Amino acid sequence: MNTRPTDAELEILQVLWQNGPSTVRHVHETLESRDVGYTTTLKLMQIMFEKGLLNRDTDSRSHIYSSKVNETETKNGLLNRFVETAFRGSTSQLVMQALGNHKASTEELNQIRELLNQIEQQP
Amino acid sequence: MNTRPTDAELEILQVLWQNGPSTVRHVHETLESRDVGYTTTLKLMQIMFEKGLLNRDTDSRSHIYSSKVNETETKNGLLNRFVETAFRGSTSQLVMQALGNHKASTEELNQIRELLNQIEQQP
DNA sequence: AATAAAGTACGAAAATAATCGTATAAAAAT
DNA sequence: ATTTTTATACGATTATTTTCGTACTTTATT
Repeated sequence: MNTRPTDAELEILQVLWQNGPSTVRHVHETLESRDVGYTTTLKLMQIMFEKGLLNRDTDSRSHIYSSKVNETETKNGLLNRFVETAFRGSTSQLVMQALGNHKASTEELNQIRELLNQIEQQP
Repeated sequence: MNTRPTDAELEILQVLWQNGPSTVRHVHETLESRDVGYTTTLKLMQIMFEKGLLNRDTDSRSHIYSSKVNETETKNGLLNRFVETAFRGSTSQLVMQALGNHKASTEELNQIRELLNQIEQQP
């Protein structure tokens, strides 16, 4: 039931999370990254609907799909799984490595500092 | 060539990174998580050897396998890919969410602060 | 010496994910 | 009214990953 979305599914979810309810056509055209046929995206979204990952409104001819799963929760699930498999469960290890690689802007760094303070102040 | 390890492969790599060169038997028994037959682990490691993910020493009857890929580099690759697909490329977004969920110890938080400072001081 | 245990090799099946082609229907354009 | 465009439906195919069974060999044990 709580199966994680696959890579292709996640790409579609991202579009829906960002743009809100959309047609297949719109999602397909927003997925510039992958070079697949329209029916592939269609089929994928139909499967996602069957799985309960998406809602579907069939009132008009072009069906309108929307995400049925919460963005933050879903990302949390992915994150936990990733930390588990790639960093043997160590979140701080992940954070350190993430920060070590990429450079974030000063503003972003401050945001993170802010968050660290908040976390520390919790009982 | 630079294909990312699959989930099952990553589990095996983790064991090898942590314990160093090992026999299939040892890796297999360390993988408490998954409940698969011995020959499955064997086959997987043979494939990984063919792919160039592992080294193999066949001097003794029980072959000794070791990781051929660098731990940090590999995790970096996985991390980048993950940030890309799950957080649309925003490392800070990932870090925020990771910190928000899990609670790290005060010491870990300080480590992270330290790192933030270091990053900021770089040109 | 005979049997059991522990190992590798490897083809092939099972499971999962992703892709597409074709049929069909509705709407729009000519 | 015809033709073209734009949709969905959905079976089937391909690709990838994971799993295992069987054959064979070497080493231990009895």
